[in-house]
Amino acid sequence: MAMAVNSAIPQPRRKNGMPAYQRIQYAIRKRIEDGHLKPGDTVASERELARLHQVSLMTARHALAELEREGIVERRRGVGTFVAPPKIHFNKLMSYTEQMASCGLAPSSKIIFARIVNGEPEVAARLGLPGDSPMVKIERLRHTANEPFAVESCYLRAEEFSGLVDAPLGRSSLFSTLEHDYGIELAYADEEVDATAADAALAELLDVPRGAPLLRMRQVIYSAQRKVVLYVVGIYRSDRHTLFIRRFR
Amino acid sequence: MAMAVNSAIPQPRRKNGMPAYQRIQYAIRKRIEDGHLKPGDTVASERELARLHQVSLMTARHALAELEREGIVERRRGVGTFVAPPKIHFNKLMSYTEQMASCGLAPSSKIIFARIVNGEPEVAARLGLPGDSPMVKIERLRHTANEPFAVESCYLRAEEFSGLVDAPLGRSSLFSTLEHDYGIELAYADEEVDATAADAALAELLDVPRGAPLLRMRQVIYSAQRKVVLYVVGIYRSDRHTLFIRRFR
DNA sequence: TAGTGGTCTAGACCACAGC
DNA sequence: CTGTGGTCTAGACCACTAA
Repeated sequence: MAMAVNSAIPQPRRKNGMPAYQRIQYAIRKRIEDGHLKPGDTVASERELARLHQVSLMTARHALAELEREGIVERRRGVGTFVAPPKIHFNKLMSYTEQMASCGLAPSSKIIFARIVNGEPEVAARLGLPGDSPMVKIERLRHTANEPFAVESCYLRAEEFSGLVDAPLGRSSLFSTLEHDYGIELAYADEEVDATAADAALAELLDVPRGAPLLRMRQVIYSAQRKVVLYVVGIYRSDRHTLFIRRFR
Repeated sequence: MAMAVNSAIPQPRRKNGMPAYQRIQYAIRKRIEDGHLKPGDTVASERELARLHQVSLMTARHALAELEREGIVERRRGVGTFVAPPKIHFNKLMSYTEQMASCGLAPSSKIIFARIVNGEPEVAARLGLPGDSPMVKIERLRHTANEPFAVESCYLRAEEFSGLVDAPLGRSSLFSTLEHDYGIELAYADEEVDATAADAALAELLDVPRGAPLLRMRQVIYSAQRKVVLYVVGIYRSDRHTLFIRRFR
């Protein structure tokens, strides 16, 4: 008869409510962030991690396998596990502020509109709202080195986000305001990209000739709960901005 | 001495050289492709799969976990595993032929140039070649419903791919030729997107006014061995083509 | 309460890389 | 040869969901 409840094994032994494999991942991430582990350095092997953290091999494996999927480490059979080179963040959903920071530039933008609007049924539809719903609309002009390079219009449900019309978005980013002040976890965005020509208003704002080709991006941004939070239309001067994408087969 | 070869257990029992978890994945994929399982249907539970395929629970889990990462199935704790809805293939590296097929359209294109060229140092650099290297250049006009909507120029190392100048690319796709005839495993692409204005030649080819805004995509396509295989410049009529991207936080 | 997925054990053998 | 990652076992308990 197969049996034996094996009461000798204390079992899970989660020290602080966190699964063991996540604790291991955290420890490795931390060593990388703190600079103790640099790209190319070898990470402790499965067996070593299992011993260090007092877990089974499978658990240590799980931890490393997930880190590999996230691109944090690279594993080579018969050789070992290594810290992956710092990767360019392809296809990452980032705010303007974050994008600038990742390029080592200071973000700079000017709010040119911030009010509750009503009667833009196409935009409301993107947010999954009835056509006449009130929405917060925030329009900002982005620039670098005093040269304008993009106009961004953001729309959100007025019912939930009306406070944003007075938020200091000149200073702090909309993303961080949503995440910190509103407790919203942004998760992913579906984006449509096409090209368009500058009309009179855009030409003026962006300081380009009328008819100049511009890159247009329309983003529907979702929360972790898969609810639409934000709709953004961005118009970019194509001479100052290129979109990078990585595609996989 | 730790020992005990456990000769009672037949062990791996890979039936055809394929790991058990991959066999399970294959079986599930097949049932989905064949229409036996439709989106929303429940997939056999871990325990059931383990029993059916005569493997341990962990192995069945591994199979399902990987399918979930690929977006093939969705798992809900306490409920079960379900076939995921047919997803739009975001950020997938696909040939024109494949893109058309995924939209249910017939691909149609005309070769307007196919020769060995030389002396395009900027393109050569994209392929990681010396500036004066010979390259195969293939230029094609893409259309749908007899309306042109894109011009695509492909460049490859002439040394390796000179045979392509005579390939029947009007009929079969360049991707499938590379993959099947040349045995090259395409893996990913880095893509730059911007907007540009139609010059005289493009206006003529694409049947748009001179100066019309166009979407330009420049792809560097890599093999699984991380070698640059292909450089593609695509110019798209922005009134007939939109680029879709999904970004993650 | 029954069934599901999530975590975990304490090992095993295999394939592969490097010395 | 040793050490690595890759696959696998035969179970276990936990957390969660739905009936």
